[in-house]
Amino acid sequence: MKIDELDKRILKHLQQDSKKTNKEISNDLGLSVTAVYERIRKLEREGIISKYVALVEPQKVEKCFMVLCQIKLVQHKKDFLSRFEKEINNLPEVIECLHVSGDFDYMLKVLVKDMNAYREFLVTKLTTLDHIASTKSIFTINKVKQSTFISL
Amino acid sequence: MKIDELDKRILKHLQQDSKKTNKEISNDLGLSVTAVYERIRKLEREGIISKYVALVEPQKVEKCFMVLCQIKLVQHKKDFLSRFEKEINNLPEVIECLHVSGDFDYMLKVLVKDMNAYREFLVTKLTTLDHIASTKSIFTINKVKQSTFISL
DNA sequence: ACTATTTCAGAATAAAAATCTATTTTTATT
DNA sequence: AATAAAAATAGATTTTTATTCTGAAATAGT
Repeated sequence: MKIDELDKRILKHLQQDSKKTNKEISNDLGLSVTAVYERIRKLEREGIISKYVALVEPQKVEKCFMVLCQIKLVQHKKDFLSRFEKEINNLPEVIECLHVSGDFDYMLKVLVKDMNAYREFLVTKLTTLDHIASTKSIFTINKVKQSTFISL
Repeated sequence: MKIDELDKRILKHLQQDSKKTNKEISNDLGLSVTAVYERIRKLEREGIISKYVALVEPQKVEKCFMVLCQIKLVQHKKDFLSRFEKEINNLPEVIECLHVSGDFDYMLKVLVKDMNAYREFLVTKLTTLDHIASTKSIFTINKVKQSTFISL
């Protein structure tokens, strides 16, 4: 799908604040509310907008201990990888999991309450998974920037 | 603020889909729409819900090349750090920046179109920043899991 | 240039959010 | 345990927003 400048401006608005009304957006774009409405519907239909979510402040809900965890697997057969990936998807503490190039196989982002909770997570959940050769934890000192915004 | 089970269930709903109506949520919780409405307002006022956003599908907008970039600074004086952090915040390609423990100082998540765009970003933007001692790029082979959902 | 298709505007309708009032429930205090 | 105060809830009402509908304008393809 072709995405024009107006679509980009709509996406900019909605990525910043999805509660913005069609009227507000239409004012900014100089279009009618219907035009804006139809464009948004289209962006949704095409899957360009994948979903709308509320973002929760980690500090306010006792989940401000963020750890990056580098994981090596013992083997790299497809079967091993997909088994591992499936299990990772069942761990709510794991906010993100990337299969990456380099010295290790996976980079996990883990979000828990504190160091104790992380130790508990490591011991009772992560390291009980099969085929893990090693893990290395990198602790977040400060969150400098975190965004869901894709610049278009 | 005390956050009870009902609040958690509301947050679960809205973290998954912020377009859910108060009526839908009230049906699930067995509360009135007003009760749900007031609780959501409170969660917003308290900053527990920080914002509502539309999530854009990277593949659909040509931003599916994700790179993790490990950065070491030459010095670690407060002045150097805050200068660096300020400049990072002005780079739209940088979705995330964490100050971390370990072998390097910062971990960046960079989102661009492809390898060429990344090289361009490295050469013209990132490495032109002052005080950078070294960078190491880790390329994402596959996004196994990516979520904004905090399990409560 | 003509037709088909898409995009848009404005009005009308439907749906949801926001407000208001009265009640109920909870919490704190004695 | 009894009472007062505060907070939370329900139902009705109002306001706002989303959605639908119709026709006009712009755009693309032949």
